[in-house]
Amino acid sequence: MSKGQDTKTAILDEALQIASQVGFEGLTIGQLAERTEMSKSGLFAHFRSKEQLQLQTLEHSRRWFIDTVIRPALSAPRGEARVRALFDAWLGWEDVLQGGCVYVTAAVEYDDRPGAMRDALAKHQQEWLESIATIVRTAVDEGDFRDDTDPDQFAFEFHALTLGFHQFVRLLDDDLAVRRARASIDRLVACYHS
Amino acid sequence: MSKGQDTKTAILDEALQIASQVGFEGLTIGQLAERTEMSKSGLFAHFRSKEQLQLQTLEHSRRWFIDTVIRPALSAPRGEARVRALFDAWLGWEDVLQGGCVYVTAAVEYDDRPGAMRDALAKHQQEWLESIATIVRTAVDEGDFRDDTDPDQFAFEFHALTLGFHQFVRLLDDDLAVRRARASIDRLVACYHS
DNA sequence: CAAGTAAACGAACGGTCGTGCTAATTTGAA
DNA sequence: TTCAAATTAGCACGACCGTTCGTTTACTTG
Repeated sequence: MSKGQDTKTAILDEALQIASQVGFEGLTIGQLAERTEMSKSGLFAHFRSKEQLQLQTLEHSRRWFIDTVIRPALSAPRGEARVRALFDAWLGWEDVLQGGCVYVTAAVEYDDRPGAMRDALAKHQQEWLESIATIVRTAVDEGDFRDDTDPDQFAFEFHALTLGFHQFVRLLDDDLAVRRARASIDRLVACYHS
Repeated sequence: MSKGQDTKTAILDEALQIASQVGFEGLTIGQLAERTEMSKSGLFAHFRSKEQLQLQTLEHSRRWFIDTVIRPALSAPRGEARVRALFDAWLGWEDVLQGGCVYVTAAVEYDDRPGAMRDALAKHQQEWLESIATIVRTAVDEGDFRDDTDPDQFAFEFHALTLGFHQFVRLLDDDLAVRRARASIDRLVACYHS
């Protein structure tokens, strides 16, 4: 890897941390330069616009997400176990970033702001729901879930629970959050169980 | 009502709309002044600091929330009906503000930012969960829900569903969102039904 | 009508934002 | 070891931020 790519990766790592705390709009080039001990202009040259910095930071987080959530879950045995593994992996994902899941932050920031960020975000969101639904489908195939299970509906509720957990743990920073989330997923699974 | 209070209310109405779209940090005094056709300084005099503007905007939204969500729900008959009414009222609340529920936006903005806003927000959040739990408790008393229902757990899941709906409808702006949310609350209610 | 208060204004401050330039430095291959 | 290319730094810009100030206009009260 060339030196350029090397520092760029370091920049994006830091940018991801900042974005998770203050959002992608709050993410500032000056501050990022300070944290990476670079000059504003030197850092800026890597991206040539703030929007590019934001987009590439988002893309950077996608790789992280796949590595820490999707892939580990897929190594669990097919069926209900994999669904639960996915949920656990997501709970762990919250700990990777200091400020919690960047997608939650980003989604709120850009839901009313048309542009490339919003488009990218919507795509990621779709893919995430699709991933959940796919894993649920295998659970149906395995006979763990009822045949009339609607995988997309399950994905929606699954996703909603992660959002609820995120907000609960972040704002009320309660240990209860984990127990609440676990109880919820238990009930969700039980409800669709064959 | 004095003229001062009068314009202040008008300012807060506008501020609430802006905050729902770009957040409380994105809410800018200059822009707010422009939208209300006032001078920056004239508007600023009403609040004397940006934090005060934010706090009072938040408080303003609390009144709106009580009027459009809590109160209407409480006029529904006790029991399951009231729980459903609460959910419907919340769905309607999303339409009151151009940018969707301000609390969702605010929660994400301030979960990592200690200060008066975060404190106020956490309090509102607690009260909201408490309101849900209380209504659930009456449903248990009425015999609609099972005796072993955990009202706080129910409140958590209820709240999570509103968050899921919010994100789904805002980012994927899908008509599906309403159907998904309705189906979810149906399943939730069915699950706790006696 | 006069006096006094409340409300709104315009101009300016120091700061930070994103973004151009140009110059210096570092890197890696010939 | 040389040299072009890639990378970083320095400096400046216009725009907007929250905030302060002194002043002017609009109301209320005696």
